[in-house]
Amino acid sequence: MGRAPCCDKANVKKGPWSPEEDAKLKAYIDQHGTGGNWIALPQKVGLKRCGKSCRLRWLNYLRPNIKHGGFSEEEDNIICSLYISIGSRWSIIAAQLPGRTDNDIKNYWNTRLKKKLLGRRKQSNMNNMSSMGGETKDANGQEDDSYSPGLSSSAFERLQLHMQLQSLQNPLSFYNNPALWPKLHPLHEKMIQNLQSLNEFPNTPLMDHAFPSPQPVQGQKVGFYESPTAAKVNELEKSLHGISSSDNSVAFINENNPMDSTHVPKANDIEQSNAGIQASVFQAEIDNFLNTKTVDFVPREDQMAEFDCFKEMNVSKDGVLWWSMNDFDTRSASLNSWDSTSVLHSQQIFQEYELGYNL
DNA sequence: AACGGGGGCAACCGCTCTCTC
DNA sequence: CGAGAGAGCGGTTGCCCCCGT
Repeated sequence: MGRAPCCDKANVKKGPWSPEEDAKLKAYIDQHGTGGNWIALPQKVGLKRCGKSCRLRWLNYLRPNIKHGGFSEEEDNIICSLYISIGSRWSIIAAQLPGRTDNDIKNYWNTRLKKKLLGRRKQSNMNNMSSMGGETKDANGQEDDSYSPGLSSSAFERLQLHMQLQSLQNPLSFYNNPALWPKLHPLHEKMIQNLQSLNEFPNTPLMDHAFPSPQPVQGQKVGFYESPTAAKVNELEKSLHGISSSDNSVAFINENNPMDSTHVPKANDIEQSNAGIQASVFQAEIDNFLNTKTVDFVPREDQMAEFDCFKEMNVSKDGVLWWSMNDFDTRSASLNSWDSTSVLHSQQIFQEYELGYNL
């Protein structure tokens, strides 16, 4: 049997909150707390609202010490660098910015920061395009005017941004080196060779750099980021080592917000599965590469749509776990956790990126 | 002054994971 | 152990305001 039914959705109010409703909710929570049950809360407060709506209103607006607007340059940098590192994990990003909510940051990014970044890069990319001949061709060699300024050029910019960032963080990643793209089979062979050598020497420094193995700190919870190649990695890992990285993820530790840390892996599991993860991630990368149209690869807009990395630069969804390459090496995992140090590290990456693109 | 378009933001929706029964 | 509710999250929507014409 499950729990009692949720709120009566036919009888709940929607839309903007009135000051009276705000006052009621705030007064009640100030006095009684949330009681750990948002669904039951509206009834107790006397509001005709869904529990989820109350929760959202409290967290995003009524909660004490909430800051709205007026993002500082430092906050901009943190948001950018974290977005670059982990993608649109707004709750995690918000955890690094006291007083900021995920919704606020998300809105800020979508409405301003993204435009600011991409807008400033537009000119330099236009210059690049013109230096490349000014025109693009699709995979069939036909001229493609979809790169005219607008959405597609923005998508192309994001591809460049993504690739540039990947090259900063993971020199092994296949799309880090455009020169390799047409050479599908040799690279594939090379990757297989690397994979084989990885199995032979699973802890070479090179691979350690590319696929660091975060270690949990005793007494601290460790959470996971999902990988889009989740099923694939897990499957590969099972077949390679008989171990399941059940979360298909990379561990991180969030001291500031333990609520984000939902999974406590056994240190042993991580250690044992580390080599397996490395190998299978590498295998997943090969698969990814093989599944991508790469001969004379000049992505059209529809091809871009197939690339996860074009989806709003959501780099964490690329499945290669690349965000962790620098931000979360073993040392920072054990000493610094997912704290301001790693943020600063990300900021450094971001600054390098800025330099590279004349931001 | 009126109108239309665009931007910003609050709130909703839908999904996934966790928890409880 | 399975079903279903709760919690949390990211994406999307819709309203409101501002600005340009």
